[in-house]
Amino acid sequence: MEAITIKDIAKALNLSTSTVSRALRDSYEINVETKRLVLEYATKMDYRPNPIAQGLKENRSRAIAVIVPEIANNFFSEAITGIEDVANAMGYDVVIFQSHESYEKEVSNVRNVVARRVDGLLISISNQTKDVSHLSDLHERGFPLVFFDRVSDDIDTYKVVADNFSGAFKATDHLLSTGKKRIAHITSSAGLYITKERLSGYKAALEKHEIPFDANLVHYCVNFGYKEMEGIIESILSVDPMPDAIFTASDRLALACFEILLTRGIRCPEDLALIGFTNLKVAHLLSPALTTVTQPAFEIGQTAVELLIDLIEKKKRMSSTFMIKLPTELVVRASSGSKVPGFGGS
Amino acid sequence: MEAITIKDIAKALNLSTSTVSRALRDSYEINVETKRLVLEYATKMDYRPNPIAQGLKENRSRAIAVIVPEIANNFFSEAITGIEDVANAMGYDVVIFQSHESYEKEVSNVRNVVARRVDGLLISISNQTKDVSHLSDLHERGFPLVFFDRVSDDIDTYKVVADNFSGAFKATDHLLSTGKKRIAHITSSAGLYITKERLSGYKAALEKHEIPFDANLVHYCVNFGYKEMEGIIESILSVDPMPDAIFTASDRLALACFEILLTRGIRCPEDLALIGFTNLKVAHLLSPALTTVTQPAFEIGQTAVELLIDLIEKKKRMSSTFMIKLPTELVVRASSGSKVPGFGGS
DNA sequence: TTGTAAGCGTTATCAT
DNA sequence: ATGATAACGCTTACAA
Repeated sequence: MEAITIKDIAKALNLSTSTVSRALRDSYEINVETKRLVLEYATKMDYRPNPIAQGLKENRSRAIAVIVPEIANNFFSEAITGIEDVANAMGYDVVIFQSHESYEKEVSNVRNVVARRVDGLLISISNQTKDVSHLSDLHERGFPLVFFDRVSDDIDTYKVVADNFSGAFKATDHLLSTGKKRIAHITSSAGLYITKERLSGYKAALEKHEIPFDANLVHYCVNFGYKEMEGIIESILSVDPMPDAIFTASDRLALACFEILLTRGIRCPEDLALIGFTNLKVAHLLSPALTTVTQPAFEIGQTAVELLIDLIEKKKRMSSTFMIKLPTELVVRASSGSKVPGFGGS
Repeated sequence: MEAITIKDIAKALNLSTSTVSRALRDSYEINVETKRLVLEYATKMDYRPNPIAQGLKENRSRAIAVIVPEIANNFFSEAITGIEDVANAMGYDVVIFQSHESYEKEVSNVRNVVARRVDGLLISISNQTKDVSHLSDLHERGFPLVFFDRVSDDIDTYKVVADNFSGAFKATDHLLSTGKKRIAHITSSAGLYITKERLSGYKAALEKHEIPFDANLVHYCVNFGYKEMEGIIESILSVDPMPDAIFTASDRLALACFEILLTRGIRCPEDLALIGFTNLKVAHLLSPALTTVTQPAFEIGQTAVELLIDLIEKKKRMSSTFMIKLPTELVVRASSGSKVPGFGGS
């Protein structure tokens, strides 16, 4: 409970607090012997500077905040691991908030972040968030801000995302290379940046294989609802000629799609190929047909926090968008036993 | 960037900082009109007290720390969501650390927690941790400490866990009730408290069904390695008579087991029943055979943090263990094997 | 009812 | 090379 302070050291060594502080901070102009003494005693007593006091003094907290929609989501939890990894190594703690896909919660989280005087904010915005004025306020006041994954078009700063274009290209190209001809594409809301990127990748692959684009094969799933997906599957299965493969644009879409296909007795890959754009670790257990394109969640987190800390420490201000796209990876399963996924209870 | 301080309010209203502080804190003896004025102005300017300064003054930080082995793990991320849920509602922020199952990292995290002057610690210890002196030190100094899930026997405080006994009982009982006779049990390290509890539940169910306990059917998986699990499966399949069901004690074990069985062309549930003790959300997609027992991760988090905040705010000190066991739930999937096809191996 | 001042732990700016 | 002191924002005796 009672942590040792610089004062205690000063008293014990008959020095002034400033001398001790200097010794600890390895300041210029200090007697080497005094320094040794202080350092020795500090180590012995396991002295740790109080970051609260330091923060008050320096007007910083040595903590950064992360706001994500949901922590219980493989992509975000991996990204956070990447964030924590780099941040801790650089002496920053990470404070995590969840918006639970609620705009109100996100705004309240941002307020909290400001009140906490964290040194910077990494955010992946909720899918309900249209108005980003709670963030542009911060940004305009010079508060270090970096987006990752779910980025906003309306604020000019660093944005770290997966390369959705090439990911979609790889996925589609893979299906076409294995002989598929008519590939349905189930994706998220038409307006989203990532949706557009993925559609472009899909189209580019079709072009490469000289297959004409058919708009009827593209399905936008807006609410991620089971009913909605059922309707989509229905129309995919009833169109003539029937598609011989499906490229889904996310974990949730891939899972919902897979589940509905299963209940209709459709087995991948004999009847229909299915490819997910996913971070789901157990995808290969669901079906060997579930070839996936994984997003580099961990690296996205690492990169984002590196940029953020750079902004913080160099007191830089971004006045234009700088988008970093990290490569995705096509994972084609072999029949050999792969490694045990990193899921698990306790 | 420039947050408004109590000083700014005082200056603007021609008051002293203490008066403003009193108005804000709804202190005794303050002119109701002055208070109104201050509150009004504070609201208008969106004043937020600086928790760093408050913390320095009150020697607290209004933050609690959580140390878990891994955040990218469904159980822990759900527990953290529960923790955050309650903590935020009570005005606390949550600072998260991962031990990555490393004893050294855990110790370093604990140091950091102390340095941060968080008000309390929730911890689920790493599976490498044998010596808990880094925690008993804290506890003895009166630092609020609550264990959840991975608890230590050596420290007397609140411990919040799933009811592993009844969970294991339900799982085993379910298998036996569906006609299985020889149930292998794959579980974690023999020394762990949860392992013992689960084994007891397993035995109790056998007893209920008047089936003798066979120690040869119990397999301890220590490293969670693929190789290790392969050996275990090997020995399960080669014993005579062969078991007709497997009860695995965690997500990771269930998945590893499932994967290896698949590569050997063993389809559940025709050839062998498999039951997981799991929080994996997609278990039902893996196989209808994967009946599961879910742990109330979210509630465990909520309960743990409630107890911790109680310790903090009442300045209570625990001097004996108080174990809270939250109920698990048996999730039996719809009629197995009928509509949903099995998975063709490889 | 309000103001003054001290103090929380640390660092920076002066002196010495 | 070292010490005294002020300051960060806030709370709280104590004074007025």
